[in-house]
Amino acid sequence: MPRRIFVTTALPYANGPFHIGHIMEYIQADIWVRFQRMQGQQVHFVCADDAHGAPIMLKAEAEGISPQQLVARVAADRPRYLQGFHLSFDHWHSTDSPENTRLSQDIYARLKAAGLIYRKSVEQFFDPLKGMFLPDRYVKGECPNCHSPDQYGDACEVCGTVYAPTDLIDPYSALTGAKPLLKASEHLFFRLSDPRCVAFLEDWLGTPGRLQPQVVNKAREWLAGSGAQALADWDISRDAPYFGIPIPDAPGKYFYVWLDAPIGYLAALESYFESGKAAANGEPRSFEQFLAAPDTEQIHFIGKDIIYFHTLFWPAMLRFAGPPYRVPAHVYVHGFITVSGAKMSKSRGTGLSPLRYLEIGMDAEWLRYFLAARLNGSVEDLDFNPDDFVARVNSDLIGKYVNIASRAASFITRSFNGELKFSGDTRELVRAAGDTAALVQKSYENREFGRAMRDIMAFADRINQEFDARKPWVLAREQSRAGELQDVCSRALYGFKLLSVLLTPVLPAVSGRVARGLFGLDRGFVWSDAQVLPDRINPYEHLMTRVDPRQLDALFDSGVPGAPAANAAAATPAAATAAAATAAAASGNTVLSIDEFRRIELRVARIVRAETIDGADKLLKLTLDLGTETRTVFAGIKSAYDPASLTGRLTVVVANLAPRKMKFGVSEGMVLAASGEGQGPFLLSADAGATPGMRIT
RNA sequence: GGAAAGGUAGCUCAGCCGGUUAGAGCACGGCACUCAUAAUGCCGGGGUCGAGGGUUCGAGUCCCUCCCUUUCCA
Repeated sequence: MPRRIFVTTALPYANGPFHIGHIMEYIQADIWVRFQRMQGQQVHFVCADDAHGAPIMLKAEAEGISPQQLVARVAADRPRYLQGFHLSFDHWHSTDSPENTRLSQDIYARLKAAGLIYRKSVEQFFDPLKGMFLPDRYVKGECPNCHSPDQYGDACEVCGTVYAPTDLIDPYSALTGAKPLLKASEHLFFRLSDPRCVAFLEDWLGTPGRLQPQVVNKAREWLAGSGAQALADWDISRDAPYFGIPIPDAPGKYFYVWLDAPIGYLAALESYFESGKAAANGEPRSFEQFLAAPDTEQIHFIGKDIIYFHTLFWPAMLRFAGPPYRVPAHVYVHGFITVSGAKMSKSRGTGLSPLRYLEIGMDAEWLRYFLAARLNGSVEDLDFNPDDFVARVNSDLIGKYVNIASRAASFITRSFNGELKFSGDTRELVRAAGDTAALVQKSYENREFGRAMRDIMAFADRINQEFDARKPWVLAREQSRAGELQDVCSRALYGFKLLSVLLTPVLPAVSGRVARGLFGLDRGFVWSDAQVLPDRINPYEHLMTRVDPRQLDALFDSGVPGAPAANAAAATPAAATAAAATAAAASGNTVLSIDEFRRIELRVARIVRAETIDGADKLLKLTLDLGTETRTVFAGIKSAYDPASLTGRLTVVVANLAPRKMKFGVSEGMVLAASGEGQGPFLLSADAGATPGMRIT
């Protein structure tokens, strides 16, 4: 009887493209899911875009489109990533869907019937110009602790103090700059502090094997908190205008996005069932039957930043909503990914753009393997180090693993017409393979992928050692020892088959080529193939290429489509080193392809206005006419130019540079100027006849 | 401020309930080999296991203090 597993990854917020953190989580879950499927377990792997909330509403408004349009645009981009990284989701949905509306309203009604919902008046900042209540992040002001200006309403980025928006000195609305008013409004609350919830959560958290110990500790801390740290009830409503799901019995109020986001897991599952894909995947029951069945395992993969929601609110909501809803069997938490030791954040992005990774032709399976080698079952962070990436992939995957097939297959093809033959008793061989498979199986199950990869590579080492010891290239010279040669190579190729089976969850594409191409199967590998001796092979075809370190330079290049936020992080060490590396490469012999050059959008611009800025020694504020639009650009040319002399002249601007927030405002491009040692800058200009907006090619 | 995780060779990490001379991969040096899209094998250098104290016959492994890093605080 196979396990019936419903797996999700955290829902990505639909206001932008995936970053490397998303991809890491999906790869982790995908490896686990593929491993389960290979064992014959029934897995339903779904996810969805988290579409609601004020940030999306406001972003859409700023772009002059509806939130639905914004979400649809982001969603349209998802498949490139999902397919590109071999992520085998069975279904991808959205929280802005009829299923989610129905489920959210249903769960709310049940919680209300259980006496866990109440109303309370809340005083909150209100933007009088915009006519809306302001989320904490949209109130800014001076930090009450260190007096840094322009800090967000929840915490100070300079000194780290956490506070309420009302603690800010001289608060203002980040939307309009208006002084916000304190205004009262009735909000709906979920009574998490109810003794029933607390008792249930104690029990749920304490179930052995359900959660990682560190996660239980963290959740218990919140649960057992007293005084200022006491477990608080949860404010689940927001007032209009809000992009979300309306609360049925509270006109003008919507569910807070974090209420309907996890319910989106179920909405995605329901949509998956409705689409018929579940049935195609071997599940004949209805969505509700499946959900309610006691043997259904509901498993969530999440990052450590959202433990609170997934280990307290979410199980409590499900438990007290009652059947068919069931509590999660496991919530598996992973840490963050850093790039060259620099932390990344959702708002700033990171130096490593997944889309860029794919666009420059890097192999998705390199990244899958690298991450697998680093991932374990704990919540520790993991670092993406370019040098290590190259070493790991080239040494393990190419040098050890792929090389086995490459070196052994040629003998078999040349001398034995593809036929494998083992001398002597093969039971010991198969048994040893079974032992290794069992070891690796346990590690995969526990998400100890790093350990699994170590054990797999240790096995690869043994194959290479044995191959070396028996010197098949010497045997090949002696006709009389053909049997021995065939045995050596057959054993190596069986070992290669075993390795391929064990690596299938991590390297699905390579594994597929090995199964179908080399071993001539009409299907991909399943786990039990580990203990089946192959009897023949097809001629070896190249399976995987090495990483060229120069690709890493290209990866960390800036000005990347698909990573609009990344450039803003230029102040971080990672970006700085990457930029330095790029600069170093540029001054060397690095050659730019024409495609790479075309990515840089150079245009002619007319300087409409040039102004000095109070407090800036080097910068001038330029207002540029680009033909179809006007832009503000800050240029460090004050030392060489009098603002008045610039007005009206033509120059060249990098038009697709990511906007960069500077001390004096946002710079929307870069004007080009030459400079040498102690000389310059000298602004570039265009000859007569050029007009603003012309593209430079 | 409160809390959590972690500090082991140049790098990335293994070291379970304390037990012989602290391990692996990568990198580095040397040798061997030539079957493999320069891939492999063997040998070697290199660590007072963050610091100090304690428990113990014995501690990287347990306890205390301190230092450092990272993260979380709805």
